[in-house]
Amino acid sequence: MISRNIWHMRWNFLFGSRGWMLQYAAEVFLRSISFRPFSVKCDSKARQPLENEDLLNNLLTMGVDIDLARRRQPGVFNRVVTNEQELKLFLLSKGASDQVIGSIISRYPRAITRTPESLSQRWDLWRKIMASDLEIVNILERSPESFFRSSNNINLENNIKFLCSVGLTRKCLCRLLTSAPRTFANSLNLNKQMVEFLQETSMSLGHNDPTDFVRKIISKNPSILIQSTKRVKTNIEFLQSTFNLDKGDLLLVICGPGAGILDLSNDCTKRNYTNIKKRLLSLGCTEEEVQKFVLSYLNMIFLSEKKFNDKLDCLIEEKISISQIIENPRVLDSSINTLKTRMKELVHAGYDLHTSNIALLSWSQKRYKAKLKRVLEESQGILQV
DNA sequence: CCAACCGGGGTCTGCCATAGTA
DNA sequence: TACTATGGCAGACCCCGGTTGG
Repeated sequence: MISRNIWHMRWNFLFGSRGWMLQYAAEVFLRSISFRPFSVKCDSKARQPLENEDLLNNLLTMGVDIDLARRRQPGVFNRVVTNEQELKLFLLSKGASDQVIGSIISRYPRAITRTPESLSQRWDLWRKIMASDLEIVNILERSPESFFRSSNNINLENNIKFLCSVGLTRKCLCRLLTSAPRTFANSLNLNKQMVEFLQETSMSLGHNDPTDFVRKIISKNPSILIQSTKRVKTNIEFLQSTFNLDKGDLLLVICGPGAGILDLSNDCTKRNYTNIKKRLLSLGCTEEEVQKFVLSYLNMIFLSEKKFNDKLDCLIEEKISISQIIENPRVLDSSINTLKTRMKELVHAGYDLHTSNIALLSWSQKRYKAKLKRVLEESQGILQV
């Protein structure tokens, strides 16, 4: 606001009030012709002349992508009072660069409607979890909406209290804020609903310590609180019915290896699993084998149809049999790039992928390199003899 | 020394719809 | 009635290494 007044003063100084009006009229005209160069009619309804010119100028000098911002939250541009300068100073004081600030406002314009007091309070609450300002700046750069979408600091405070009361450690809260910052912008009620849903689920499955179950599942899957209970519920049902798990096994799966896939959109889960099944059946696997295979490494349900098929294709191209793949589900963990590079290197080194173990395709880089070296040495030894 | 087994770490926003509100 | 606050959705892996047991 301060600088907007300065703008006013400058304009008035330079042009006087009449000059300002001329300038304004000229700008409106220029804008109209630059938006619609071949249009004779000027659609005054589509272009609100009341949009705050100073705000636009401020945002422009701050490197904000005005078009993007206007598309995201048009209402912000009709406000009489905005705090873009204060926001900028605030974020600068926390160590954000000009570029980051411009990007934040472009992507979440409503940020400029927050007051400095509210921002500072909110920041301090986040700092109760994060050790440094810089970490928060990084989160804001990634996900401005999480911080700015709500100005309800009481709710934020209650959320923190609530999550502590669930028994989450400091480290876990930190991970939650880093990887699922939206959790903290959720209403307390929404978070409670998910926690209660998870507790009820665990109880109905015969868990004797629901609180511990919730702790475990959240630390396994920090994003779970930003999913809808409908989504999580459907995925749990999917796991249960697809793999015919009894209560105990289902519990182990959803707070263990299956925790991550509870986040998948319901269509996605089904689509990806259906594809895996279809593909494996066509390659001669039995239904039972498919089930066992997927359950032995649930993460593969993350793989889109294209990615799963591409990986399978590139393995099969190198004469690796489906039974080898089934025995080593982890090879699907590696990127296609890694698979291709390694298979090429191994074949070149004289390693027979068809008869030898393929587990090394998914080893860590360090272990794989060491193994490749041994393979090379061995084949050279044979050549020398 | 070597590999099997297994768990962990990073990471997940940007958009739309709508009830509520001034 | 324009605007805000909030809920919900789609989309979708890859890599590392500790421990254990031969």
